[in-house]
Amino acid sequence: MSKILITSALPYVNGVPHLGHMVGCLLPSDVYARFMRMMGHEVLYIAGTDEHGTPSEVGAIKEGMAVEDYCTKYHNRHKQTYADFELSFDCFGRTSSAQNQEMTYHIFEQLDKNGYIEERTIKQLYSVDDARFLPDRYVTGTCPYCGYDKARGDQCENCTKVLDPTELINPRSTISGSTNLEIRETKHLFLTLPKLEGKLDAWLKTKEPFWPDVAYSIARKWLKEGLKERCITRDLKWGFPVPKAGFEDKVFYVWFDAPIGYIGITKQWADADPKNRNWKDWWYDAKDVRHVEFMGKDNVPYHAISFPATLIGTEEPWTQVDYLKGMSYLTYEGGKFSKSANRGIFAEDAVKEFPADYWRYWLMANAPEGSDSSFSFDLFAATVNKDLNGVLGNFASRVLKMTASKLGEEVPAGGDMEAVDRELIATLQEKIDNYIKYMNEMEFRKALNELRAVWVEGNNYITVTEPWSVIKENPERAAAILRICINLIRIFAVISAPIMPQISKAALAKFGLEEKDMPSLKDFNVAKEIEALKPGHKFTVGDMLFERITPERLEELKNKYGSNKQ
RNA sequence: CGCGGGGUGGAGCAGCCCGGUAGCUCGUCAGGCUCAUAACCUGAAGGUCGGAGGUUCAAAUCCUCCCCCCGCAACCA
Repeated sequence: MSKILITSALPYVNGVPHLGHMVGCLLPSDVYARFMRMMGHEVLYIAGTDEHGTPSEVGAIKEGMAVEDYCTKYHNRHKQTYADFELSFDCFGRTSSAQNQEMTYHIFEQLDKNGYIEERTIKQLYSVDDARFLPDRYVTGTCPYCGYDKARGDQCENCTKVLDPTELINPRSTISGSTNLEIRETKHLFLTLPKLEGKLDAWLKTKEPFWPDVAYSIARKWLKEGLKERCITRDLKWGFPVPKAGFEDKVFYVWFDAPIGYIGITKQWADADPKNRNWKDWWYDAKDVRHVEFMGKDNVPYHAISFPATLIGTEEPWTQVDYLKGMSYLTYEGGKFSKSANRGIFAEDAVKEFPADYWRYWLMANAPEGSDSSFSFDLFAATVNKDLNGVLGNFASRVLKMTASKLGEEVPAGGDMEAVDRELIATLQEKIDNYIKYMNEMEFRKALNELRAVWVEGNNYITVTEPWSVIKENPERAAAILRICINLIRIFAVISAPIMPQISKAALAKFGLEEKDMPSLKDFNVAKEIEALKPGHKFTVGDMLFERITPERLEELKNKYGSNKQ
C-alpha cells in the first residue's frame, strides 16, 4: 500500500462545466481515485474551484453581487453538480480560502527571499470609466490588419493575427463599451523563470519519459523555446493582496495562487479534522507520496512548467507531480462546446436527463486520450443501448429472472464445476487482470474495452451452457450454471464500481450487499470470487439496471441540445 | 514558413516509437437461441490506412513535400 495524492485541475468558478470539462480532468481523476482505493491504497483526492481574477469580478458586477457572494454561489453550484456526478473528492475546496492565502504567502516569501522575484514596469490599457486596468482579452477594436471590427486585444479571431491591444483601432472596453481608454504604466512583480530553467529541466527529465505524449510534448516545447519571466501580480481587487511594500494595492495573478490551491485545499481538508490529518504528510517533505495530476491539455504548461518551477524556487521539499495525465478535448458533434452558442450539453443538464453512470461510462469509454474525440447523441445512445442495456443490464436481468422463476429467489444449490466453467474462470481472470493493468496505467479506453469484454463473457457463457434447456434434464447442473451466473453479476458490479458507482451499488443491493462488502481489486481472484455468494443467499430481481434510449427520446435530445441544428 | 495533435472499411477508435498476412466497438447482412431489455451468441460483406514522391526484399508504420481538420499561442481561466 502506498499513498496516492490525486488532483484534478481546478475548474474556474465563473462558468458551468460541460461534458468536455468533466471528461478532461474531473471524471478520470475520480475513476482513478475510486480504483486506487479499491486497490487498497491510501488515497487523498483533492479539487476545488479556482476563484480569483477578472472574469469573477466582471461576472459579479453583471449579476449585481459582491464578488465573494458571487463566487460562493457558483462554488456551491459546481459542488452540487459534481456530487450529482458521484465525484468522490476528499475535499472540494476553494482557492480563495484562508488556508490558500497562507500557503500562497509562504511560497511567495520563499521565492522572494531566494531572489526569484523581480520588479518590472509595464504598460497596460486603463479604462477610465470602468476604473480598472483591462486584460488584453477585455479590449475590443478594429483589427489593423484585416479590418474586422470585433478583434480582441490579444488576437483577431478573423485573421488569426496575434495583436497587442495598443494596436487596435478604436479600442473599447468589453466590460462597459467605454472608449475612454488610456495607456498607463504600472509596476508589477515577475517570477524569474529563466533563472529556474536549469533545475526545472533536470527535474522534468526524470518525469517526462513516463508521461503521456500530449503532456510531455507540450512541456518539452516550452523548454525548447526558453522560459520567459512571468508576471505574477495584477491590478485588481479580487485576489490575495500582495504582501510586499509598494504593492499593497495589487493582488496575485490567479495563475499564481490557483495551483497552490491544491496545497491550500489539502489544508482545508486537514483543518476539518486536525487530530487525524496533516497536510504536510502529503505535501511537505512527504517521502512516500505519489502525486498524480489530471488536466486538459490547455493546462499542461502551467502544471509541467510554471508550477513546478515555482515550487523549485522555494528551495523547500514540496511534493511535485509524479504523473501528469493530460487529456485532449472532447468535441460536440464535430465542433467546440460553447455556452454562448448554446452548443453542447452541460453537466447540470446531463444528470437531469440520465443517471450519472450513463455519462460516466460513455465518457470514460470514449475519453480523449491522445487525440481529441467527439461526442454525439447518436454515439451516446448506441453505447447506452448496446453496452449497458444489451450486454450488462440484460445479463443481470436474464439470470435473475430465470433463476427466480425456475428455482426461487436465492442462490441455487447443487451441481459441480465442469470444464467449461473452469475455462470461463481462466478467461475472466485474464481479462480482469488486463482491465486492472490498464486502469493502473490510466489507459481508460483500453480498460473499458476490457471491462466490456468481461461482461460479454457472461452472455457467452450462458449461451453456451443453455441452462434453460439443461434444467429439463439435469436440474443440478442448471443450478450450478445459474449459481455461477449470479456470482458473475456480483463480480461485474465489483469491478465496474470505479466507473459506475451507482449501478454497482444497485446491483449489489439485489443481494443485500453494500459498497463496504466489496473485495479488494488487488490480487482479485476469480476462482474465489465466483463462489462468494453461497447457495441459499437471497436475492431480489427488482428493477432493471438500465433503461434503453428509444429513437423518439434520441430525437428529442438532439432537438433539445442543438445537435439537430444546421 | 508560430506550436502541438490528428486524417485508418458507413460511424467512433487501436495499431505507427521497435517496418513483415490491417485490429476493436457500433452499424449492415445472414444464421443460431428463445432464459432475457426487439435483447443475447455465431458467421459474413465492407478499407489501394488524406495525396505525391523517396528509402527498403518489404511501409499504415521510416524520410521529404503538399492538402485538410481540431486545439493552443503564456495579460482568458
